[in-house]
This record gives sequence, structure tokens and C-alpha cells, in this order.
Amino acid sequence: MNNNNFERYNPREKEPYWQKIWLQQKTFNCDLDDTRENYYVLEMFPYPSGRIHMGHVRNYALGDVVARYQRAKGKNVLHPMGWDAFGLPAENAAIKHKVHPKEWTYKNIDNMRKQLKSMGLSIDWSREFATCDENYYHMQQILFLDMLEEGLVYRRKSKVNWDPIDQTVLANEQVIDGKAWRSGAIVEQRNLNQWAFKIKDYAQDLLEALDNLTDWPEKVRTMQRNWIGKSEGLRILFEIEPNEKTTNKAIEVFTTRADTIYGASFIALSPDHPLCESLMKNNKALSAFVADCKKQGTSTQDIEKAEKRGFDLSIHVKHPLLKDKTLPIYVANFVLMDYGTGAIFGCPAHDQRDLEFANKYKLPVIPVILPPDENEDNFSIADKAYTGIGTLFNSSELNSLSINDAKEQVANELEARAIGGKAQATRETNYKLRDWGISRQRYWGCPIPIIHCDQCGIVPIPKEQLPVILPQDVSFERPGNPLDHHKSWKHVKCPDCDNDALRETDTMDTFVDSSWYFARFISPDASTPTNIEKTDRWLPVDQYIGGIEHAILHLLYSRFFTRAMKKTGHVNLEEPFKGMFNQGMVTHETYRSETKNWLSPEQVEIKTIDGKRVATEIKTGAPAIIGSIEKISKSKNNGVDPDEILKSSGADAARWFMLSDSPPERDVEWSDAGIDGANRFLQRVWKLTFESVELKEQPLDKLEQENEQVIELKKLIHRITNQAGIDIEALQFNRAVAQIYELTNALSKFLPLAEHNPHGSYISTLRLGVEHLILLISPFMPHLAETCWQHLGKSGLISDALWPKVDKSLLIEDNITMPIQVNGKRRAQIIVPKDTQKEKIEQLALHQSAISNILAGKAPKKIIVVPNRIVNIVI
RNA sequence: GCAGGCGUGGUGGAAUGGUAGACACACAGGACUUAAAAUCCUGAGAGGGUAACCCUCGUGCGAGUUCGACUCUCGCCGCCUGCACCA
Repeated sequence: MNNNNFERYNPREKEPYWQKIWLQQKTFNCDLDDTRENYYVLEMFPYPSGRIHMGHVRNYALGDVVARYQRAKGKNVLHPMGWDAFGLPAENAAIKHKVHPKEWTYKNIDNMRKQLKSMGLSIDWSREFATCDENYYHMQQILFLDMLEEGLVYRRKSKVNWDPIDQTVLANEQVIDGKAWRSGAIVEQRNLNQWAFKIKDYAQDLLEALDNLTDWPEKVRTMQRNWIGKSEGLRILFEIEPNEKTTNKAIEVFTTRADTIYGASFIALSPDHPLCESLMKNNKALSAFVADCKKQGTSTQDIEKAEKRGFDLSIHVKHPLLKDKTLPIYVANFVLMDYGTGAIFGCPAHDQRDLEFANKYKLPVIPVILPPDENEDNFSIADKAYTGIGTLFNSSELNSLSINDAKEQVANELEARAIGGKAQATRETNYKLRDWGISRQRYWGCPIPIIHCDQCGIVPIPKEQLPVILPQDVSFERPGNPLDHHKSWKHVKCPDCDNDALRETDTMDTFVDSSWYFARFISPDASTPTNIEKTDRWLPVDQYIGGIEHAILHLLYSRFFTRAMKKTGHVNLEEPFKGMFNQGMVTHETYRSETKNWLSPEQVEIKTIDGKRVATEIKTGAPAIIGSIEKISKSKNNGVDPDEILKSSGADAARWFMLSDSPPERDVEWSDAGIDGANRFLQRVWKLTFESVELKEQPLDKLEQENEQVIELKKLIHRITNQAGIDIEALQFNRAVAQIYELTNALSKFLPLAEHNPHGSYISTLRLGVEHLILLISPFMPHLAETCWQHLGKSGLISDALWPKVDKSLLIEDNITMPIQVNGKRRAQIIVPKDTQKEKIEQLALHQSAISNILAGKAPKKIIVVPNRIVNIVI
């Protein structure tokens, strides 16, 4: 063949070329009123940190396959992009580099937009916005005021991490081992008046609706269910023994294990419990204990990991069912005020935390649940609580009841009694979910549109006076919230009475920004937050894609916010995301120098010597240590800059590698070898396309017959086209890629055949195969696909071409290979026509020599024939 | 601490109750080449039998359910993610 004209595919030339054409032709701009079926695909928008990282490449490559595939299926696809642009890092940059957060953020956006565009994503850039755009946060302020009016927002006291040296509030991230990250001060808890959303009102709805989100990963739904944490329990009043310390008559506890009431050996209160707070006034030791408890951050893992500690109040309560028994009251650092009543009864035998506490303070451990296989006389608890099923014992009238029956009986018994005119127990449903505190004492966020007036109280700023714009002239010289120090911005006139008043200086949690952006993309320029006619057609998002780390908070908040927007008349639906997909992380090998410093992949050269991979530090020539594979992070210095790869190997190769090996939901390890492999494949496809075009058809000598090889190839082309489509729809891109490799291999093998038979069906089938191949790769490697498409002489862009049709009649296999097992082990196989009868298969199987040898004349006990699948002979 | 997930060749993975290792990466041998790169072909889970071929073992560990288990159930080990003010 004359290959003189052949030139290797050059992504550096072709990629910018096609990107320019797509932009010029507005290929990916979405006309919302187009009558074709619509499809909304969205990837979680990035935080503009300055540079894209491998996680972004993976996320947006995944989403782009979905977007391009759905376009090829004839849908009108909406695929927008924006920036989650408010947040802490901009303020940190302001402090560190003396650059204004706004300037820093928009500069980062410009850079990252350029980087993302070089990926060749099929994005409608005309809809782009950043959450820090005045227009966006203006709309968010409207939403806030509407929610306030509907009673979905309220003020409450809530805890923050307080840095006593810098006199500032810290994010959990800024607390390291209980100390402030900059000042090093021991962090304290502080209560501040803050704004909160009533997400708890929707707990039951958010829980129930998970059942209908069938296109979400099961694990995400499970995580959300557990996070909402519904539990049915009992609120029980424990009568306080008369004493001089308090006049309180009773303590109310919430329990889900009322059945273990006879095993109760203490009561524990949260340090924030009202009784504890009232007793602190006359009890210095208690005050000191509580102060000590508050010397820790607010994060749950810190609180729960902390050593269990308690303070004996020397007050007792009466056991509700045992006449002469009393229980001591402790204040304990592991009891949370946010959940239940802020007080518990401890049953050490059947709760691990209670047991640790009891063992520490020498409190009785009374087992009351007997495991099924145990004996009452020798069952005891040492340092592991028993939380399994069983029957009651040591429990008087409850003995031998099941856990559930015992719960029921305790509830009935105590409901009927009264303490101080109140029923001693009431059944109650509780949720772990807490209301969403949104106040942040920071500059770079959406201002809360409220004015505090001494006379009028809390005054919402009239909508016509919105937006409340962040002032530009702020200083980060002194610690704390610059808005709070900004006199002319903070001191204002009350909109109602015109007296001196104070502007709310807190801004909103950035989770608010990301809780409704998907709705704004539909009408990014509307003068109301949403255009309800359009959201009716375009919401919910058909496929949402993002990291698993957002499985709970962001998704739950968005689900709540959509309900809130429905209540305030901004949308007509509850669930924002019909389909959800969570991809895994990008990891890379780690490297260390001999002096144990982390080395970046660019600083290391890897060679294979005697089959072993050996690393050397390029700068010094010294050997380096190849470490474990870890999530790409700054601390391990194992990041690879996607920008370098996009520039050197091109977007197609980067995208192909990202999608080819690992299943999208699992972690993927970035490796140079992987990108080389992707490059090779790219060249192979290009070469195959080139050569198939070069084949010149020759006249036929004789009547051409469809050769078996041609029929086989045709079947393969259609089988793979069909399967790849199924795999892409299921977001199993690695499987689609394996199918595509198989097709490429088959076509490469077929090419010489077509060269020797350059006529009729050989050439047409080869070309059919190449055309399908190019269409199949087009969602993955769009630039290469456009180039090949053009080379094949096709008109128009492949980005506008339709997905190849599958000839279903070619998918049917006439013969089936059936393995024959003996006792579950494969011993032979037979090839039979499809749908052969069981009896016939049995006979054929038994007559296989390998089988009859094993049977040695004996009759099998049982023969299992699964039609068209497998035979198993039991002997 | 609580909650969720994952674990299969040298590596990424395929098989979701029915032939474990598809497809790829890396590796080895060969062809082409003055040579290298590129490309193409071949090989390969481990161990054993001279052998077409066959046997044994094998999906983190231990038990169980089943004619049959990578897949389901229980227990353990290891790793990862989230935990409410990082986004």
C-alpha cells in the first residue's frame, strides 16, 4: 500500500482547531425551546483554586461522555459550567499575598476556564457564571428573604470554634489537634447568635423521598438515611430526689433502648444542659469541668474520640420502675445537647460508650439482654458491651420478653404514670439531622440582607434595595471579619424607622451558593432567581456527576433547598437530581528522597532494571524510594499537573486514559505509562482510518459471495456498537472502552484481508466498522473523532452526528457454548444450537468422553441444566 | 468514636449466583530496521505432568447458604471516604 501520504496525528494542531470550530459554530449552545427531548447533564462546579487538578479532568471527562452521547442519541442537551467562587481560600490568599479576594478569584477563574476549554468539553459557555457575581448573590438574597418570610429561616444560638488570641471564629479545617492553625491558641467553643435554615422540618420528607431516587447509588442513599438518622424512642421523666442544690423536679431523657431500663446505672447530662448551666453558678469545680469540656473544637469526631469524662453532681434520680433504687447524675463530655433532650440514661452492659464511662467511674454494669446462645448464670460483660438481639433477664416483669416487646411494655407502663401532672413517658421520633446553620463571620460570601434595629428588631432589607453588595475597600490586616470592622458599611439607617441601625455582617455558608446553581443555569440572566416556565421543562437535572465526598452534605442541602424553593414559589419540584453518579478519586504513586522528603513525580525518573522499577531523583542522581499509591495531595507532593499533560499529550489522550481503565466509581491511579498507552491507541485509530480510506476498490472478477469472515465482522461491529451503548448509558465507561479496543483489534486484523480482496463487501464492511469505531470513540476523544470523520469524507461535524444504528438481527447467536461441570467444576464443553431442549443437552453432556470417564459407569445423582447457560452434574 | 464503601495476576480491571482473569498497562521472545523509536506477531495466574492436552491450587482471612459463590449471609483483618464552619 502506498502510505507515503501518511502523517501521524498531531493533537497540538488539531485540538485547538476543532475547539475553535465548535465555538464559532456555537455547536454546544443549547436552545432551551428546541422541541427535541431535553437532557440536562451537570458536573459539580469547581472551586476556582487557580489550576485544574486531575480530579477535575476526571469529573468533566466523565460528564462530557454523557453529554456527547446524549447529543448523538438525538437529545437537546444542556451542559453548562460555572464557578463555586465564594469561600475561605480567597481570604487566606488575601492575608498571605495581600491580594483582594475578588481579584484573586476572577483571575483564577480566567486561568481555569482556559484550562477547561483546552479539554474540548461540550459545554454551553454562554451560561457561565460565578457565585460571587453580584447578579448571582443578588438572586440568592431574594431567595433568603423569601425563605425568611415563609418561616424557613430563624435565629438561634450555635457553637463556633473561637480563637482567643486572634479573637476570631475558625472553621473546623483551621483547627488542628485542638489548636488554631495560625495563632496556635487552644480553641474554645463559643455560642453566637446565628441564622439557620429549618432543614429538620423536612427530615421525614427527605428520608422518604430517598426511596424514589432509584437512579442514585444505593450507598449514597444509605449514607443519607443514616445521616438523617430517624429513630423511634421514648422520652422519660426521671424524678429528682429532693436536695438543696436544685429545685428542679425531674430530668427528661430520650432513649431508643427503653427495654434496658433495668440495666440503667447513671444519668448523664450534656455540659450545655440547662440544669448543668444553672448549677455552675454555685459550683466552681463544675464550672471548671465544663470550661475544660469546651476547650475543644466543635467537630463531632473530636468530641466523640475524646476520652469519656464525667462530673458527679451528687444529685440522684429515682429509678422509674424500681422503688428503692436511685441513679447518680453526671455531667459527661460525650452527651450532645443537639440530639434528643441533651440527657441520657446510661446502660453500660449494652452500650459501649456507657460501658467505658461506667468502668472509669466504677458504676454498676447490669446485663439485662441475654444473647440467644448464652446462659443467665454465666453471662457477664467485661469491656465489650452487648448490643445484639436477645431476651430480657434481670428485669423483673420484663423477663423473657423480646427487646421489642419490652420496649412496648415499658412505654405502656410509663405513659400511664404521671410526674407533676405530666406523663412520665411519651413516645417520640427523633432525627440526628440538625438544622442548617448558615452564618459565617467572613467577608468572601453572600451578604445576609438583614438590618438589626434597636427599635424594629430584625428588619429584612426591602427587595427593591437589593443587592447588598460586598464593599471593595476592606482590609485583612486585623484578624476577624472585615465586614464587622467596616464602619460605613456596618452602620446604616433602619429601612423602617430611619434610626441608626446595624447591618448584619455575617455572610452565608458557601453551601447555600451551591444548593441552587443548577436551577440558575437554565436562565442565568433572569431578573428573578429562576424562570419557572423553563425550570418546569428542564428540571430535575437528568444526570449529576461529582465526587463521593459530597455524598451527604451538598446533596442533602440541595435537596432541602429545592423544597424550600418550591415553598417560596421558585420551582415546582422537590428533587433536583434525577440521576446521581459519584466518581472515585485520582491517586498517584508517592516518591521520597533518601532524606525522606516527598518528591513530586516530575522530580523523579523511573527505569526498569531486571524487571524492577527503580526511581532516581533527577536533580541529584540519588536513588529515590517508591512509596504507596495515595490520593493526590499537596502534603504528599504526588500531584501531576493536568495542564502539562493537556499541552504535551493533548486532551484526547488524557480523557481516554482517565476513562479507560478504572470503573468511574473507583479510584484511578494516574501513571505516565497509562497516558503513553492512550497515545498509542489514538495513533492506531488514526492509522486505521487513514488506511481504510486509502483502499481503492477493484472491479469484481466474479460474482461476489459474502465470505464468512465478512459476516463475522459485521456481527461483531453490531454486537460491539450495541454493548458500548449499553455500557455508556450505565456509566460503565471502562467496559465501553474494552469493547472499543476489541473492535479496533478486529478491524486491524481484517484490514489485510480487505487489502487482498479489495472489492464489494470486504471494503464496505471494513468502512462500516471504521465509521462505527469513530462514532463510538467520539464522546471520549472528540478531536480525533472529528479529524477522522472529516478524513472519511463525511459532511458536517461528528459532534452533530447521530449514534450508529444497531441491526438487531445480527445480535442473535445461533450456537451456544455450554460448559459442563461435575460437582461445580468445569470438565468439558459442548456447542449446541440455541434453545436446545434439556433432555438433548443432558444426553450430549453425558456422552462427552471427559464426563463419561469421570462417571465411570455410575449414574449421576442429579443433573442441573440451565438452558443456554451451563450444565452441572452432581455425583 | 459513628456512618458508608472497597479488597480478584506484576499493575488497572472483567465476570453481580453459572467456563475467574475479558480488555488494557507493564514484561519477555520474535519480525521489520545499519540501529533505535514506532509498528506488527507470539507468550504468560501459581505449581505439576515429556505432551496435543490434562491435573492440583487460586478472587484479603475464617466459617456458612447453594447443584454451583469473586458475587449472598455472619465474623475478622487491611485500606479509603464523610462527620454538619474546607469545598
